[in-house]
Amino acid sequence: MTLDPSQKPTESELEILQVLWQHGPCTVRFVHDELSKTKDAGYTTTLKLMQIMAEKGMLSADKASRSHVYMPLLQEEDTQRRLLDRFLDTTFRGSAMKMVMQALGNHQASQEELDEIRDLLDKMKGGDK
Amino acid sequence: MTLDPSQKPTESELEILQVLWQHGPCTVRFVHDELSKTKDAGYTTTLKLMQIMAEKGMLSADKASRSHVYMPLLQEEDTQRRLLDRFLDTTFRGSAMKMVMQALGNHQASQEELDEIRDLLDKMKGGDK
DNA sequence: TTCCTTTTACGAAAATATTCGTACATATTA
DNA sequence: TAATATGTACGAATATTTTCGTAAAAGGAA
Repeated sequence: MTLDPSQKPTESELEILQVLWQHGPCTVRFVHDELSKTKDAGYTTTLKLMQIMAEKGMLSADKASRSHVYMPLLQEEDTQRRLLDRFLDTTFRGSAMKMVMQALGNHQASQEELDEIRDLLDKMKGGDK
Repeated sequence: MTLDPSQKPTESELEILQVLWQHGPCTVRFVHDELSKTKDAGYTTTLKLMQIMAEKGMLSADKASRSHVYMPLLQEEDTQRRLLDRFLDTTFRGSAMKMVMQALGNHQASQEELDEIRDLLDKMKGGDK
């Protein structure tokens, strides 16, 4: 109900948001089946979580048909950016570069992706520290 | 006591680890004073947390003098890497590149840092996707 | 020594997050 | 229609994390 854009989704809530971001508006059944691929919890657990999220204003619920259809109200990129900022602070004491280096070092990337990053780097033209 | 390297520190535990990583072995008093700069909680709260962390095997406690001196048993980089991997999965569905682009886009960097990243990029020579 | 301060020990309260049982309503189908 | 399957509502049990009150030990100062 209270649409607080600074609220931080919990781990479980984030899992649900990911399904919705990836697939668009979904029923509880669909979300639950998706989650079941990687973890196991009861159906009513997923239902309850999504109802709570709707109360919090993270999701909207279309109750027209018997199977309610939920839609994310939090934007994917916004949410990612907010979570990233917080993660950066708590885990890397705010050093984005240290994190980027770690991420690049630990994960294989395609040539296209590397080029894309280079482009971005060029556009950035290093500013103050 | 059980030294499980895959254990995930909680938010509060991570704050404490940051102080220890940054300053080396510390007393509870020191850690608490550091944390007090940005948040407020009672002294015994910090104490309790550090005792719990010692039980979990995250910290070692030197009880020689009256003020016990705590030392991190988790390595900073290891822990950061583990947390980063998890964060990447849960928040960016595993797309390191998407996260890197976001991080680069949102945070100013010095010329040296940008160059450093370019060097790393060159060494990587793009592999498979 | 006596009083005051600092510290640890310990248990439990409070806050937060997750899980599930049960009841009841609505569809589906045999 | 009767039986079964599927869905929501709701409250409460669990689990986890964070916070703190209180007591007792130890140290320092008057």
